[in-house]
Amino acid sequence: MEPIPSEETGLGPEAVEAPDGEILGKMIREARKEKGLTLEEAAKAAAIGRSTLSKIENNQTRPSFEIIRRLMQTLELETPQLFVQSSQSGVTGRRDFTRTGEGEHKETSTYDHELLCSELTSKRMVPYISTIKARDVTEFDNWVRHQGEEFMFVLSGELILYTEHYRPLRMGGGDSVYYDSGMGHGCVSVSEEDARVLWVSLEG
Amino acid sequence: MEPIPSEETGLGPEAVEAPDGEILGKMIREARKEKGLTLEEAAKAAAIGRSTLSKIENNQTRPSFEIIRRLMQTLELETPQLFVQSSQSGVTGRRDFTRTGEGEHKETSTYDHELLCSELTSKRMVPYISTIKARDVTEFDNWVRHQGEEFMFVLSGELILYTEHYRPLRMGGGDSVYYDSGMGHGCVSVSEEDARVLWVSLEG
DNA sequence: ACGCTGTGTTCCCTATAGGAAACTTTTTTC
DNA sequence: GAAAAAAGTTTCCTATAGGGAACACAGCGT
Repeated sequence: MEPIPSEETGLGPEAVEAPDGEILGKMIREARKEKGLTLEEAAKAAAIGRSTLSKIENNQTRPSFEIIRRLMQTLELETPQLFVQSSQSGVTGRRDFTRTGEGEHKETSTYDHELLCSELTSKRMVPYISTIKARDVTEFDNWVRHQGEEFMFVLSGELILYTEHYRPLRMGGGDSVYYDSGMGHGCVSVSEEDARVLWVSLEG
Repeated sequence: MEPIPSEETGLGPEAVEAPDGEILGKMIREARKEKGLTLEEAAKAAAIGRSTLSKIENNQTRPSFEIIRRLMQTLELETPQLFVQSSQSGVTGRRDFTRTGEGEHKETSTYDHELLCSELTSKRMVPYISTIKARDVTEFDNWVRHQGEEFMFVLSGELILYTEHYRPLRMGGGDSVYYDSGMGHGCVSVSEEDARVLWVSLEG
């Protein structure tokens, strides 16, 4: 079966698909070798046939989603890796530049967000600069939570980062923190002026 | 979370069958509705059959990895979502803080890298600050390449970013760029002093 | 040389994935 | 409310995925 009928042509923006095959098998074999497993062992652990695994690694078959899932668990392959490589990186061959202050703005009561890359819609990380308005702290309660990981770098100002299960953390320019954004988190500015923070967020 | 439903069966090699069967179809249908697509439209866009899609959504089939991949692209489903169980953020419930200048250092001829998070080893993004030593530009040739995506934010100084297939880009403090790091890239400082850059790199 | 063991590949067969088209259900339109 | 159109399902058939078992091919002792 050809993944793409040769004459489907142009509806979509582009014919994103295509050049997989090769890679998937190669990755799985590498991962298996990495863990020092034989076909037999890996296949058994993943509850699939030895021959099936062999064929997959040699790209002689188009395995089912289910099979691949089991393999990924056994081989502890990072899911996104598999996908991104066997399909392309979400931003293949592209780049998007944003001048200071020219990002797309979104405002909420506490924050002012400036998206640092609006063009590449299928990118995986989301970088933005937030201006955290100075305000008086009383009790911090409204956690933000979203499945994934987040990196935060203080550009200017002073602020306190609240992270569920952790002690509040006072941060100044140049300080940074990396955390599971599934934990409740949020921050307040404690300097005279607003604090400016660079965030990079990764879903999943 | 649970790769295998606790009751269902013993961990018998077989049987692992349809743990999340339910979910997969449901998720895909939801995603399609979300985008306001009909079976016909979605199927065509993903280059699969209308009936196939219907069966997948109703969990009447065990689709191939290939098919799922196409659907994910079309429906812009975040990969990890589909693998609810195995996904789990690499840094669950953790956080790591780094004071200005206290990151772990690595030096090369052109760069001086400061890792901004050395504790969380299984994190997915890698944040670091690089000091790019001022040097005279002649011809730029030694591309850096690594499968994945990268976000770069200029903290201070002036530099020129070279990106394969693109024109060189002059950047100053506060400017940022997001690109496929699989493309060759690299930069040189063009200011008097060294340039300081914050990088966040995502493998895959 | 000879088995012997452990690794990967190939062959063969059955169950089934995937697509085209027939069919059914829902929605729209007159 | 009936006809037409659109959305979704089921049927049917062919190509093939997946697993068991036979096969190939190393090493490695003896």
